[in-house]
Amino acid sequence: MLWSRTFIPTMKETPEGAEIPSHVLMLRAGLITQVMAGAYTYLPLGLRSLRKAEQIVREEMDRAGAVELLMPALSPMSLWERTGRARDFGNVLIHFELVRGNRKVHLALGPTHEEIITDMASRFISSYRQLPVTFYQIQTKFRNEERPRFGVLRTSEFLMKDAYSFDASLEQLNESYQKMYDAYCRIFERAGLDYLPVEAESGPIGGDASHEFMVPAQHGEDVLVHCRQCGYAANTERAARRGPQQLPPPPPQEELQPLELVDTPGASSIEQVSRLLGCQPSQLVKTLIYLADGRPVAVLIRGDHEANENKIRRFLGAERLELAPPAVIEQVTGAPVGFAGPVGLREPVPLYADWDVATTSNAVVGANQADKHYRGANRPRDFDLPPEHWGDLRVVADGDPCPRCSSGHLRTSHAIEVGHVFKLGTKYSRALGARFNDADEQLHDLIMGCYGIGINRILAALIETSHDRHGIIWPLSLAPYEVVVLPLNVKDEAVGRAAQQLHDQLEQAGVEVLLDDRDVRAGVKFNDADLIGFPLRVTVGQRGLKQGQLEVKWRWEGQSRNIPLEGAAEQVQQMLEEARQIPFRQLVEQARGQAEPAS
RNA sequence: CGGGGCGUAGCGCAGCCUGGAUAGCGCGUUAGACUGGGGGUCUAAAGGUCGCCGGUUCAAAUCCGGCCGCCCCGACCA
Repeated sequence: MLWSRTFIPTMKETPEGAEIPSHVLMLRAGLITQVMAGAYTYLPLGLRSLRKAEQIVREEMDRAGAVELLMPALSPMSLWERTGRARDFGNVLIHFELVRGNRKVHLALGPTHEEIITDMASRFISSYRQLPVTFYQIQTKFRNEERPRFGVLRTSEFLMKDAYSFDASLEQLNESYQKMYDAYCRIFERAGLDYLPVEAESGPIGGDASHEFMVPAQHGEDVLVHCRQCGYAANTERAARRGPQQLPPPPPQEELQPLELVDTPGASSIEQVSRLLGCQPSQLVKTLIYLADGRPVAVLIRGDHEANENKIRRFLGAERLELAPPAVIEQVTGAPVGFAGPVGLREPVPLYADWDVATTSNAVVGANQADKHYRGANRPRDFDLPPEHWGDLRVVADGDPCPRCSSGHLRTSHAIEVGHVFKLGTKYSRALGARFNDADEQLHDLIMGCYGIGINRILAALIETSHDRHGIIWPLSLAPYEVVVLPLNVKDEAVGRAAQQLHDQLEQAGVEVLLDDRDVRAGVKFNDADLIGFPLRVTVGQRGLKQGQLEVKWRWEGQSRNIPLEGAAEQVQQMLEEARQIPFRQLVEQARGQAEPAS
């Protein structure tokens, strides 16, 4: 391909509004352009990379035995109502009514396709002999993000690979799940990502029913914890921590102060109260009133910690958990929101506490009266709860003890979620009547798993973790073109001819090659080549030609080297072939070990 | 949806506080010349509803009100 014949609008300056590297570089390199918040056009170069990511995913899905199909983005709203997800998705689901003749149809744009695939399965799968089967598609998803951001990392329209397994038994599901898990590892490896599979929030099935594939990156939206000691890794939404030796945890050995009612006018947040009373947030114990399946409960969390509603929901064995509305809080506590406490609740509600509440003595708690708190609250003197009401109810924090090993500690880091595998169970098959007959002619709900990969995020995550001050550093597997041929001066006939010839030979040999045939200064070409980040650059110049030489340089290496003009196409192909055999991260590591990139 | 920021030529910005004449600068673009190994030089030119609507004023890019859009933080995110 000739540079002049495709469309590569690179930019010298950072566009206003772009902040994170992937967004800045994708815009500057002419990969994408914004249409509106959360919607981007993929320009020719960006599309090539997107297609390559897509193809890697497709090949590995096929290899894992999944079968490809394509479902529509449009779906009838009734399907979403049957599974209750019209409500669960709420505003995120994009739906609308269309007029067709004298009637109206209510349609939704698919944010995911469990309903559609399960509906299909219900009509075609009826026997255990048809199982197991895994379907997948690569298709555009729509979600009305409240706040699209970070370039292509969070958009309201995005390309997703979604796969769905149907199995006859949990054992079969585990096998299907493992196949997908392994395929994901191969995909992200091939994409050159430095990824980490982590345990993720898994809903009703529990256990190891869900993993997210994360790429640690400074600008990632997710936070994961990782134990270097034993390798335990989990999303903070999910991560557990090691518990105390005994329950209830013994109170600290401190002199107990009397319970004292203090005025805290207008101070209802942890920050306000701790500032007003001049104490640390860890001195405070906050009391959260939840509705667990509609039943009010009080949950105690230390002031400097954050409640984890998933843990609380699981601990209580509840299906649904939500913060109680103000009316309920006022009824339970007898005070406005912000002054709830374990001492003197107006209505007796079950009291639960996170383990770390035990580490605080003489705590500051809400007094269940407007504008008042207690100081010096202690258990069991002022409030108490049975041993079985203590649990791991908060979000883990950096430095917490690892739940898996006895000596490790959890370290947090931000990460980009590029994939998610999930054992669904029978939630959708049951709601949509997707059943099969087993060998004994018994009807069962199909057992499902679902598996998603954000294709656009593969590109963004790669760029976030693979760039320098000059631009993107693509692996061969994702680069829009593997090779850029860069004639320094196209007006020089010998240079132009040699470059064109090399380009033609490589193209004919099936190499993805771009010839920068623009009549611009060498500096412009070098800078654009670095910005876009083509893995291999072949420079054709007068000086080299006189000695029968071309200059080649890997984007991730600092040094270039010369190769003979004679047989250059073959040598370039050989270089590519050798580089393809080595994992991208390893190539980058090797280069880093050799020299600082001067570029 | 709460908090903050921004909106002036294709892109990046100045001007606004303290209202005033033809709205500037850099890059890019067009034409020509020189140049030719890391965004080069010179000459000439094109390109603007100053986000939109309304108000104040003799006069609004500038002051006031409303709205829209974009970005960031938070809430939300099967």
